[in-house]
Amino acid sequence: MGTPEFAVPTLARLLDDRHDVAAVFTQPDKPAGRGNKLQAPPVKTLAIDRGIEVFQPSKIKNNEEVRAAFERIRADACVVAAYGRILPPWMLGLPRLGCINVHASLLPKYRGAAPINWAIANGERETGITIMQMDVGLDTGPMLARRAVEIGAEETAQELTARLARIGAELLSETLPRIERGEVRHFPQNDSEATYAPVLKREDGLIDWRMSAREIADRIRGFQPWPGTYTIFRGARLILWRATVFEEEAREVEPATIVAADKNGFTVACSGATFLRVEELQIEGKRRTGARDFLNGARLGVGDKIKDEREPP
RNA sequence: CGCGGGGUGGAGCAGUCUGGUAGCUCGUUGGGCUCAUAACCCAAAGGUCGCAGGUUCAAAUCCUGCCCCCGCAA
Repeated sequence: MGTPEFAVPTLARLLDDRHDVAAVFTQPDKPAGRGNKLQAPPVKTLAIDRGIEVFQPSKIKNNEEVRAAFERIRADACVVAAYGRILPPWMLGLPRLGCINVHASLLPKYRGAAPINWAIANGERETGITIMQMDVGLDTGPMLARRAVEIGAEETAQELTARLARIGAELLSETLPRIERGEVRHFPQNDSEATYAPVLKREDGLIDWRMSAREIADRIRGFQPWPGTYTIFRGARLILWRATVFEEEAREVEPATIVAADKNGFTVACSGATFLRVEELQIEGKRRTGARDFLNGARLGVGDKIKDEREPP
């Protein structure tokens, strides 16, 4: 069971390992993109490609058809990777080995829907993959295997997602046979250390220039490709795509003020005498461009602010 | 038929409402200044104004159709 790109390597690996994948559950096709065309989840595309039966129930909990189908499959195990749905208790207990989740964090930290994004946005230097036995809670079940990875200093969420997706597939591939042989110990999570990584909201991307340059830079990397990290400029969203913390002697400048500009980008003051060097950005409705090009077109320079004085709610 | 923005010299934009010989910042090239420079000064090159058709004495600008890019929503 899985839905987005993150789940694709896991499914692919299960198939490559010659596991008998009886069925794939994924979210229903949804209208997406310009023109609201129906779009199939990546996992579905792969499943169909490999000739596997696909289920896309819109509701699961009290759906007798789904339950009947699931029971008929009589799976040894149910592997879940970013399915995006809560599994009802009856489903968790049905497979002989239960439901096994590939989660993109070092549990109990970053339980929830957006562990990769929040790990980066919070400036973590390390995260990882946890294979866990699902229970009724949200990412609360006992851990079966974990693997830590370092977060690159300039790594974006989409890059880390791709990397963790491969590592998750790999770790599952190693762990699954051991689970089957009963060799795997269950490590309960220490709930007192748990943190949550809630689904991202659009507003999470809005820059508060009272944050430090470090915090803003981390968010820029963590909130890609969506919701992006943006400020409101001349009534439109101005998304910052690439920026680094700029080392400079401390001096307090009004936040969001441009303090320097050259051919490669410009430097903006953040709080606490910290400075953010912006290299690539995009104005709403426009193409993504270099920071310098933006200044040229917007007729901005040192001393100007890159945010509106009044931001709409 | 979900909503909206945009396609103008190499780049990012202005000009379009109120048709009348294409402009700004940057880049490029040449020259100058300087101990020196990615800094500064001077000059030059470079544009079928997305494509096609229409209206007009005249269209980047008005009308019609099409192509492409992007944001939102989901």
